[in-house]
Amino acid sequence: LSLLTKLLANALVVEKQPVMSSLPQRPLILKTGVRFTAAVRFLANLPEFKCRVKVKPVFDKDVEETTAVHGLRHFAFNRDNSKVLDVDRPDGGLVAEFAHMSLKESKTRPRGSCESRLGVTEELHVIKFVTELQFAGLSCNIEASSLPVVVISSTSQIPSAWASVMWCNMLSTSEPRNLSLFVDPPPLTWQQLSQVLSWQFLSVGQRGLDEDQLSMLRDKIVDFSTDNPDGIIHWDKFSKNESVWIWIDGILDLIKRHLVDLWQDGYIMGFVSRKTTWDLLKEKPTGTFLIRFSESSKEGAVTFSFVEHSNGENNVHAVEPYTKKDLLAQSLPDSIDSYRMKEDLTRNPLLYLYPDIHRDTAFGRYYSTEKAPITGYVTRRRVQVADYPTPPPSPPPVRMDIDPDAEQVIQELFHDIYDSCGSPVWLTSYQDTPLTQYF
Amino acid sequence: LSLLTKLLANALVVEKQPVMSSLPQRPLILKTGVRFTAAVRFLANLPEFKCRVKVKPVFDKDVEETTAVHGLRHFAFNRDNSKVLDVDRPDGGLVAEFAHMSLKESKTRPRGSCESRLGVTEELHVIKFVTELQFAGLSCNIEASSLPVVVISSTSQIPSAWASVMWCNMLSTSEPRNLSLFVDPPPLTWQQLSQVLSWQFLSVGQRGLDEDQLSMLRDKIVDFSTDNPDGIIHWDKFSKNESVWIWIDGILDLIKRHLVDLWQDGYIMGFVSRKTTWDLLKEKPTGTFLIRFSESSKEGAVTFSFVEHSNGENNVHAVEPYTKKDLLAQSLPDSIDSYRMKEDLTRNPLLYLYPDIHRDTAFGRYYSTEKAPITGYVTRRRVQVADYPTPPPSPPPVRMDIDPDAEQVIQELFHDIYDSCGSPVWLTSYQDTPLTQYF
DNA sequence: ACAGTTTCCCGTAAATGC
DNA sequence: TGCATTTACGGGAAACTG
Repeated sequence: LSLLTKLLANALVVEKQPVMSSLPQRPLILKTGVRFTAAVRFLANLPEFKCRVKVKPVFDKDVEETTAVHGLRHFAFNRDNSKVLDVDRPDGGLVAEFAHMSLKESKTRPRGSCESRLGVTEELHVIKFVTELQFAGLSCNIEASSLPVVVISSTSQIPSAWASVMWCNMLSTSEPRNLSLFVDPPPLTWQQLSQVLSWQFLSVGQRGLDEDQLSMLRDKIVDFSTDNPDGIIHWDKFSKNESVWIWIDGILDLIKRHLVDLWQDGYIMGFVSRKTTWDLLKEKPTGTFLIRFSESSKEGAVTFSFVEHSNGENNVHAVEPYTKKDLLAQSLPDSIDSYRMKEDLTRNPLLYLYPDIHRDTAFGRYYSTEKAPITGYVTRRRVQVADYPTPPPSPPPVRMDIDPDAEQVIQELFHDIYDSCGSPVWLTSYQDTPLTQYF
Repeated sequence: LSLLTKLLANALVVEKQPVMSSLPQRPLILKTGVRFTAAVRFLANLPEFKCRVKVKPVFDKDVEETTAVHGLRHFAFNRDNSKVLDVDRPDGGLVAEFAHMSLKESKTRPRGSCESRLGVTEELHVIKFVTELQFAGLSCNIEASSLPVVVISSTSQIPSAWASVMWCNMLSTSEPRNLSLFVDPPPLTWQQLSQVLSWQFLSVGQRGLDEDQLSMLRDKIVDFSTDNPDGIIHWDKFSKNESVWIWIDGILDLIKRHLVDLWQDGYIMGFVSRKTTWDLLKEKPTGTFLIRFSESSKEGAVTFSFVEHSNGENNVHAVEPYTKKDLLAQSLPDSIDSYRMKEDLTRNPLLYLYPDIHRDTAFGRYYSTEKAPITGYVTRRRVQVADYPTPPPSPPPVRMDIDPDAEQVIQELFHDIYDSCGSPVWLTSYQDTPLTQYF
């Protein structure tokens, strides 16, 4: 589960003054008490420096003076002794590695002394690495700074920390690094936000969001009621309580744990409103169904809706959502395969995945195979699997691909980010968070 | 989950010499890094002592000198500062409370220097509380010792630590406290061991083991092959790898988490051999079943066997065991209620719990009730519940009570133990371990 | 290589602070 | 009192260490 995030800053020695590069922000999430490692590379790799330069990490050096934020929490490194000398590397770099860093809060002052009152996941911190270089009779102080860091104390804070990371990322493409970002957080356009959201799904489930899915999300997120022609989204609406993000994050988690395959296959339409579901299904033959995420469940749940025509009525049924706990007990394909209505326990009412893929064509490969019976035991079956007459011929599965142009754009962005990451300071944390696996 | 275990030692001031009582051992399990509290009470409650006496906890004071064990792990208290003054109590006692104690290993010497090589859960330690009393111009040192303590570093060590605790407990009724007990652990008789085992079930599930259950266990545990007329059990056989204890502990855990009700009701025969199962069921009407613990699964699993007479044959079927994971997904009563054989999915082959209690009479009250349907959702049902013709009249449920005499003996033992526990030093740990809840 | 032991850390629950 | 944040620690797994 180790993640490698490269945070950077150039430490070019020009004359006597070190120059720090200012590059786009890609913050990191660090949890107190959890180990991470950091490394600093010196671009000026003169043999004279080797084993002579001592680098020291400093948390939030000078930040309260240089930002508009005051009353931040204070942190210190648990192992302050981790000042490590420089090391030569096979690739010719001059690198200092800090192997066992971790943070603890140092409650020096009564917090809230200066009431800027950001939520903890809105506080942006930095780790700086400082050294004093002695060279040719001159001495100069060099600093290399990490990208902004969000410090949390419990894994339950990851979703909101991640919201901050995403917001930051989007804004950093247009603005310089700003640790006070969330004092007055700039809004995003739907254009920007939809891009980050799609990334999350690409990252977690190897498939981004298509236009239909994004359009459903847009309707849910963007408030067009007031004069808001550009589809501006405000931070508070996105991230604060009962927020869309928490809902989406729950779904991402559900995909990561239980639905990667189906999501990757494109068999989960997921983001479809009830109304659209009805519109799509009502014209289809009885037994056509689609898979959607529950809009009401805050913890991430998936369900399916199916159509049934009887007595001249069009009924679209929505099944009670499956949560993480449910899917742990039985996978979604098995749940689909064994689904029955109580009126008729012999027949599976789910026949065709919208538009017209036979259930077994889509999910057959995921049905759990009967284990080889253990000697002497009668096998148990939780559910009945009714035989079904041969289905009508159906076209090969249609992948709900995302727009190729959009995919192109995303790929390019990844390259941009990757390209700007090949250097001097990076942190490694043992926490796994989706976005970073691209760096 | 807080457990209150009272460990004791008398600190009677007689002349200048404190006298320590030596009482039966009831060791405690402490995990490194996990908080526990300790309190010492002074029996000599003179007003002059109040707020004057300082008590200091010492881990393993003098133990390596006084025992045959060397090369023990060393531990220290995390918060060494926890020396607390005496406090007056509403009940008139003079008590020192140590509120936030926890242990950390201090790896002073390279372990194994003296190769006594006990397993860590076989090491017995003590915590002593020492003070120097100044009174009437005399000064004397008082020590109060805790009962033996087993120190573990991971919860995965609890089962084997618990084995040590039980073994110790049984032996302490006949022998003086001996921290070197496991250097050459004395064997137990089946008479002694069966008693402790029954306690565990009484403690976890409010019901001990009856004679039939114990007899099955005896056949499993006691090796009568060699000349062993008294049914002697050796420590290594009981506790070492692939041991019976680990198997039993898994079952205790299963009961604690998933089967308390059924166990308490006496509906789980549990410890029945396959052969006995066959003998019991073969004479009974088709559909008679009983619940037993899997003998093969090491992690604790439960299953049921049922009889079927057809074509003049007597078939006794054993169902694939249900593990913790299975029972988390569906409770045992629901699994019984929804059980089907694949040959006939409409009919539940389980009719009468041995000897002749109708399935629903025994388990009906535990079937999960349908939740009130959530608006707009079609309810899901994992399983079919077939109607069944009215069962033949059956006598009221028979509780498989344990022998009243045995119960009497157990009760008395508890009282003995309780009576000897009403005093001066006790430790509170946040870990919950079965036996201790009786103290 | 390996077994016994400890460390690491997520996720949940409880405790704490404000 | 309620909410935001931290702490606690069981449980599973990885890392350690002879």
